[in-house]
Amino acid sequence: MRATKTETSLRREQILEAALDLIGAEGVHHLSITAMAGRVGIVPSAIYRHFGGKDEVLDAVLDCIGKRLSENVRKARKESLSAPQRLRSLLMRHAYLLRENRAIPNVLFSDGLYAGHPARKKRVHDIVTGYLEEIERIFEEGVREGSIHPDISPGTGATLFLGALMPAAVLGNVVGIDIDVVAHAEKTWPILERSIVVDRPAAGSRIISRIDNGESP
Amino acid sequence: MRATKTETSLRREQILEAALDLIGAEGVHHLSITAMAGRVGIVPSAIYRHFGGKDEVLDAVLDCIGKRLSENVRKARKESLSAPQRLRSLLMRHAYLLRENRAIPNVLFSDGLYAGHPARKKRVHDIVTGYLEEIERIFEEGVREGSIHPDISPGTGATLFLGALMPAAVLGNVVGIDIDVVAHAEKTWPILERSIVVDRPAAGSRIISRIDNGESP
DNA sequence: GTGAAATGTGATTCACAATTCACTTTATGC
DNA sequence: GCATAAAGTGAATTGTGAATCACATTTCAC
Repeated sequence: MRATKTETSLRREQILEAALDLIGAEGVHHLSITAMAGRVGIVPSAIYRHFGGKDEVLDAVLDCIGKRLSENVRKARKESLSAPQRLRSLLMRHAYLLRENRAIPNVLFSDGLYAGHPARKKRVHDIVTGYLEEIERIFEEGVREGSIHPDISPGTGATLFLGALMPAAVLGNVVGIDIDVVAHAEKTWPILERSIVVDRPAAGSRIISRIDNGESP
Repeated sequence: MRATKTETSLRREQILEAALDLIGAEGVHHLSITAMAGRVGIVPSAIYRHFGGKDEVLDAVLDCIGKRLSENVRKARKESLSAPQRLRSLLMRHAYLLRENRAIPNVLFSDGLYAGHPARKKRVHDIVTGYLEEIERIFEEGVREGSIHPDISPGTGATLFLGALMPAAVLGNVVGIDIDVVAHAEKTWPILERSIVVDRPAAGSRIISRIDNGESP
């Protein structure tokens, strides 16, 4: 049965979505023109009516993911909360985003996408560093407003933040261990908060000093 | 020039190492019989004198990585330190291991290896869960001996621990952001420790109660 | 209605990687 | 030294997925 003719702008959406689904389910490695076409309900060669080739599809996938991530940060930054609360907000947004878009970790942390593809590798690099910088900015603001421990450098903080979500996202998706990212984020936040947030404006120094020796009788 | 005849037990080692190097540099996706052979200095078809095929090589790679990881845990567990100190020891060992074996994250967190390969996927799953369970055990011991916050479930703790290393390992390797895993681990530990270790036997409850509202002024 | 443009289709080509195989060379025990 | 088994080689085979192309169908403006 012949597929009904559909204009490119719509087909592109369908193909993109198919690609995201397939990547989410099977990883970048298993994404093939044939599989995308099958999911959309057209024949493989028809893909070339809407994309120049597989590379162009992958670029679109990357674009899409980059946009969703930065959109997420944008929303979190708009909220006029304290820095730690904005971090919490971003953590939860991130968790929901990852739950809905299982392709994201597969795309960003998989080699299949950019192996031997410097340009695309750079784009992934830019997306991730851009995201990290936004988190760093929140940390800096937190330190300035006195709500975040000054002994945490923004870079370390951002990496720490990423580490709070990554295991759940990566394990759940890539390795196939079933973890609810949102539930995990909710459990993790209080602990992360404990290591980031200044206890009381005055009491911070006591905590810092404890770390120097790490002993207690 | 013909390669010098070398007995299988040694060649297998060479091929395995070549595979690990290639995976570390380019990812699982780019590992080919031809590339391995080239690196060892033999012709592709010669690989089949020593391995049944590519799958057998990948299984060996997985075996090797699994062994190195569990060896690492074994060493850390042998040390008669407090639970937090054993965690620290494991974190640092882990960091060194990852620095020397850039293939590890690429293998464990990449789809190329086990996509459509249930048996191998299960092995990766077993390696990761086995590792997590060991970490959980250290957390349990810590809670029992009173050195680790009892409000951290072993599962959350283990995931938290993994999250302390993952960003550095994955970003450094997969995404191509240069992070020294060891330096990162050293910077991260004090912060992780702060959220895990009981401050003083008596003061813990104060910290816990603060988390309930999250306000200070 | 009609024709041009857009979209869909199936056959085909191409490149590349895994694997097999008949044959050659090397090492080693005797 | 020599027979033999182990290891190496290059050519040929096979499989797979991306990409192309000539042709068919649909849509839509006129």
